[in-house]
Order: sequence, then structure tokens, then C-alpha cells
Amino acid sequence: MSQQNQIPNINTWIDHLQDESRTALSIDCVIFGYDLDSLKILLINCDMPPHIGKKSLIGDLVRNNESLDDSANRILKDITGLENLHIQQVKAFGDPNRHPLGRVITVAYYSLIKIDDHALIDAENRNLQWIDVNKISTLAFDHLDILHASHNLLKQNVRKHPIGFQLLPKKFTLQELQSLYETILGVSFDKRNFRRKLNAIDILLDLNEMREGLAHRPAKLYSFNQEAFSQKLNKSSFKFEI
Amino acid sequence: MSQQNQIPNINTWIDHLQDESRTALSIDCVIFGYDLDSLKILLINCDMPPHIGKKSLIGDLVRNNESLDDSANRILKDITGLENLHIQQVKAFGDPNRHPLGRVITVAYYSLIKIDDHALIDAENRNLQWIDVNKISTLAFDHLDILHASHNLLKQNVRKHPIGFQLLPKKFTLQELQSLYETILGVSFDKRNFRRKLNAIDILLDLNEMREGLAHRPAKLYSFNQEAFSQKLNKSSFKFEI
DNA sequence: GTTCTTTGTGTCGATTTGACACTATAATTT
DNA sequence: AAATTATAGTGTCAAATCGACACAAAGAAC
Repeated sequence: MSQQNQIPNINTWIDHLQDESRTALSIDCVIFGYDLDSLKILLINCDMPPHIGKKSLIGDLVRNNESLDDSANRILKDITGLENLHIQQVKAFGDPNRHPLGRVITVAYYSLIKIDDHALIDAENRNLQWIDVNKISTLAFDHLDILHASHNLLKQNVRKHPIGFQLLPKKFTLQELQSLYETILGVSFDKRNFRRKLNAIDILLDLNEMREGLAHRPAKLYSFNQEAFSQKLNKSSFKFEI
Repeated sequence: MSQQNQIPNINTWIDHLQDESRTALSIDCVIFGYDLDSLKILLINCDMPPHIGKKSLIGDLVRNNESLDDSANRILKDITGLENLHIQQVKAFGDPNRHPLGRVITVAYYSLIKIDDHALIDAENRNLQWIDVNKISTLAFDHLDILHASHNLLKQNVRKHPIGFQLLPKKFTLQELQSLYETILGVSFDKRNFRRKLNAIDILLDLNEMREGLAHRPAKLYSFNQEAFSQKLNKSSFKFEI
């Protein structure tokens, strides 16, 4: 019985896949960087009415035959010069009125990078720049919603996975690490308790070097011990959580 | 300068929004229900080659002018008769080869319902039925991936939000509640420690009733105290976490 | 050598966690 | 009616974790 019912259904799909019921699809990327006690993201000038003059996230239309992940990296390369970033999908945004030119669904991604490690190429000449997350109060389209959703997901993930280290130089002090977590999470930690926790997790490598040249006692430098972390991951008792 | 660069960019968009670079977009819903110690989801027969004979999630194409959330609820109503569910977006799936008829992006949603509270209407005569999550090893398309991502998100959310109660009858025993968490999370809890935790959270209403008629000591019945929970939410010290 | 600034460190009490065993209650069986 | 069976309900202890808290050490600047 159902076999016969199914044929019109397929034809309906084939029709729809070729007609106007298709939808424009874009990707928008929130690229987080960290610098001197502030969390920043990459923004460009929006070139689309009625949002001209506002800033927007790094985004463009998805092409046929590229996966969403591939598309995000292609768009990032095209607009910023950044290549092969480790990206994280956030979610899809699909309000019918979110885009002035018509129905455009967008899929949001975020990534974390060390600002100093990546040269930017403003290939489209759109005033590509780093802006402090806390100084952003308006953005084009629904990009402020996208930013908030991405930042919230980042907050969750940064506490459970050792991704914060991606935002610091390879060698960093414990104060710098604490500052990073405080900035991203918007909370403050007790210095001794923070160090106690990091010491317990035991995935930092003491480099026996100092951050020197400052007018006070020099701080010890550490690096993230990826190897130790990977080994600990196998043990079910191990949990990374800040 | 950039003002002039921008005009071709807009025209490119306008072109693309109307040509073949648009993409088919669908929604797929994972509807979780819980019944007698097993977590189940709603599945229907897949009616599309080459996946005919397999089961699939509840899904269809998104229409113009409906938001993603609205679309999910419209599709659920059309295929299952379920209306106005509280739905949660999971993420978008966009592998170019995920669908046999061509490029179709899908956005996954999940929802939780009490099986007994909702009559199903198999409107498309597609053998709509509840299937035990642990007995599902193949599904059409990439629906197994979607199921796993949805189940993982459910695991996270069920521990942090009081949504598990949606899967139990209004009156339930502590053993039933424990069993629910054990089934969804795939872990087991110590009975006394579990009760101690629920007692500390203090959001259950002791109904002074018993689950009677069984050949052993009867268990006390509780219900979720939504009002107490809402009030506690205001206090920053309160945290729901199983 | 005095001052300034930031680093680095330990303890105590409170809270939370995991592990663990026996009695209470009702239905059923004999 | 007594014994059996099955599940409900309960408390303690030791270990681990958590939050709060203050001062000496190190180097640069003056």
C-alpha cells in the first residue's frame, strides 16, 4: 500500500529540489582572537543595504558541492586569508526576515586563533579588523544574535576542552592563562585556587623560563603539554574542566 | 573607495539568490519518548531510493516564509500529528553527498515527549512508530549521524535542565526518575546518592501518595514542582545538575 | 637601598562525593 | 497465619574538592 503512495512523494521532492522552494544558504564565521586582556572578533564592513555602515561577520553564500565545513574555510580564506582553521559549527539561523534581499539561511561557525600567528589579508578591501567583543553593540543583519550564540558556545567549550591555549602564545604565564579564562567567561577566579586547579589537571609543561624585563618579580613560563593531555584522555577518571 | 567596490558584490548576491546556487533545505526531527526503561524515537519508512526499506527521521523540505522552528513544528504536525512541541535545534548537516536526489542541507531538531500523552496520526501512512534508540543500527541518509548528535545534545541538556520530567508521568517514583536518567545517559547511579542529590535540589513535590498494587513495598509518588524551580532559578547560587 | 609591582605559595573549615548494608512494607505463597 | 519474595527507603564515614584568605620573594626603577 505505502509503496504506491510513495511515488508522488518522490516526484514532489524532485520538483521542489529544482524550483523556487530552494533557499539561499550562507555561512557566517565568528573568529575569536585574544589580545592583551580583551577578546576580539574579526569584522568587516557590511556592503549591503540597508545595513551599509554597520559591521558584519565574515560570511558569504555557500557554493554547490562544498560541505558546510569546507565552505566556511573557503569563505574565511577568501575574505581574510586565514586557511585551514579548526572550526566549530554553532547552529543555523533561519528567520525568514533576517536578510534584506530575501530568504537566506545562514549557518554559524566559530574559530579561535592567536592574533599574532595569522597575517590577515583584507582581500575584498572591506576594512577587515579585530574588534573587542565587549565593544560591539550593533551588527548588520542578525549578526549580534549569532555572536551571542557563538560566544555562549565558546564559553561552554572553553571550560571543557583545552582550547584556550590556542589564544595564548606558546609560552605563557599562569596569570596570563587565568586572565584569558576570566575574560572569555566574564568571571573572576581566586589566584591560588586557579593555580591549584591547573596543578591538579597537570597538563602544563614547566619550561623553567621566566617572563623577564618587567618591573617586578618575573613569572614562570609554561606551555600546554599536548602529549600528556592526550594520554590522560584515555583514562576515564580524567576530566578537563576549568 | 570601498563604496564602489561594493556594488558588484551586491549584484552578485542578487544573482545568486535567484539562480541555481540556491540549495534545498530540509528539517529532520528526532522525537524522543521514554517508556518502560527504554528511550525511543519516532521513525517512519523512508520512501526514497536508494534508501527504501530503511527507517528515517521525521523530516521534509522547508517552505518559503517559515522560520526553521516553525517549519519543524509544521512538519511534525503533518507527519505525526504532534503539535506545538518544545523543540531544540541541534545543528545543520550539509555534506554534499548526504542526499541521493542532490544537494539538500538539513537542520536537525529534537524534542522530548511523554509517549502516552500524545496520540500519533500517521497521516502519510508511513508506518510511524516508536523504536528503541539502542536497537537502531541503520537509518536512511545520514540520519544515524543526526540521531547520535541529537542524543549527545540531549545527554548534555538533560543533566542541566529539568527536562527529563517531560518523559515521565506527572506522578512518578524516585526509582522511575533514576531509571530515566540512567537510560538516557547510559550510566548507573547509586540509589542513595541519587536520592540525596534530588533531595538537595529540592524541586520535587511529595504527593503523599503511593504507587500501589505491586508485590512489594509501595513507593512514594512525587511530581516536578515547576513553581519552586522557577523561584530557585532567580537565586544565583542555585544550580540544577544531575 | 628604598620603593614599587606582581609572583608564588599553604591552610582551614565547609561542602560534596563515592562507597556501602540493612530494615520496612506490601503482595504472594504455603 | 506464617513464611517468602521483591522493592522502597534510609545514614555514615572517609576522601576529595571548594572557597576564602595574607604574606614573603623577586626584580626593576628610582
